[in-house]
Amino acid sequence: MIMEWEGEERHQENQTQRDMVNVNVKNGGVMYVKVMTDEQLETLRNQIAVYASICEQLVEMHKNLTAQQDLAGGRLGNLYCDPLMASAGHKITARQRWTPTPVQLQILECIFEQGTGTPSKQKIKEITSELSQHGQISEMNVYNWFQNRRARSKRKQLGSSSNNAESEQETEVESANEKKTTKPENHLSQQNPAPRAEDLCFQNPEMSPELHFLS
Amino acid sequence: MIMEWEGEERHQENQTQRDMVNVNVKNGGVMYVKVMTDEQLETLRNQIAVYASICEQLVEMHKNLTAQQDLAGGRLGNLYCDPLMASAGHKITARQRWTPTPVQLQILECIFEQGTGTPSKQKIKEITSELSQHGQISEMNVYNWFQNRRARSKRKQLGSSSNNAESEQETEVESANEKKTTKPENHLSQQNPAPRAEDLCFQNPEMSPELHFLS
DNA sequence: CTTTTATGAATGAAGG
DNA sequence: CCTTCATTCATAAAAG
Repeated sequence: MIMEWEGEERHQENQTQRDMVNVNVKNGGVMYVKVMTDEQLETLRNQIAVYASICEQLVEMHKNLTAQQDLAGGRLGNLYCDPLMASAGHKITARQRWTPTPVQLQILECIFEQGTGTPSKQKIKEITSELSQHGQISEMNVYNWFQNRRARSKRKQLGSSSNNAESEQETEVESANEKKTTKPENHLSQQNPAPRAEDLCFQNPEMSPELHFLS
Repeated sequence: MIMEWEGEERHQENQTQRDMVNVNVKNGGVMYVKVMTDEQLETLRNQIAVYASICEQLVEMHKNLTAQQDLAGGRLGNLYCDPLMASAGHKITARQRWTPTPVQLQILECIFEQGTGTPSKQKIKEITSELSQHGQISEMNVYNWFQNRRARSKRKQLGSSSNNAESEQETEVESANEKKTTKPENHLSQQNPAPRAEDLCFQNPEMSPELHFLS
């Protein structure tokens, strides 16, 4: 079935408290769900990783099959790399801000998590080199990314004070209180239409039993 | 999206039993799902985004392969958090945003008027403390509010004086034509049938049938 | 219910 | 590193 979770939210509370949550499924059903443990999350993550990996392999297959595909859709990140624009006279200023492609982001995130706190100049170069295979990027971009990532991950826990229940408005009641900074950013805007399996930093590339349904 | 958790699959059955619950779905199936913390969900979402992106590319390629149609078929989905958002409806951990209560807003507006351009960290704390008397709020909310307020008031001035309406207009238009998703279901009725070249950040949430082979 | 607008939040980049 | 700013995304609220 198509993963369809819907219904009342279940913000994170005490572990003891989040036992069961009933959720309304889109078609009217009701299901009881629970909060994931880290291990489970990890498993799921791996599953997804494998899933992604499979997709990539499929992409490769397609690529081979369609050896002649142009795909040269010349999409440069979020840039309007429309040559006509330049000739149009003005507004040559395309969007100048770099936007990491999902793959790049994944790699960066991966490197970031691996603890190596300070990327160092040399490291930056390497990373940039690697990432440039998946889209335009410069060392400065990488540098900034790490800079921001670090700074923001630190400032994430700005507690939300929800003292009195006087909220006259629909302050939507205790939002999940987490200002987690992990970004789901995903402007799919890559120029490379064919990511490779190696591009993803998933730690465990092997097929896990849970994924049999994918085969 | 097409995450299919169904049937016997029991991830880590030995996990503390309480973490998993079986669920009856409307069609009689049983499914094991979990609710995650926001942080975990974010991480997961991020991962899925990558996967989704790849799928998108795959679909795109497939399209190019099977039909040399030009722009005829709309764009493939955006993603920004749609993989999970779309599937999860919008509740489980939907990103909610703070909405200032009238009182809070009034106070903020007042402070803003009083010129002190730079709220400063300490100031933020104070303000937050004060405002929390009138509803849930976090320092980040206050911080953002001032940031946005300043930026927008500034922008407004620039926009009105210089009749250089170009850039502003363009961005607005660009983001105005997309259909924010609800469900990957069939809501084919209102989608703008005319995909536009400017849709660089394609936002069409629905996955085309080409992906069915994945499920 | 659908479309538009207002605005909270995310984030790349620049300054110090 | 930290703070600030500009832009952009997404969503709550308002309009139709």
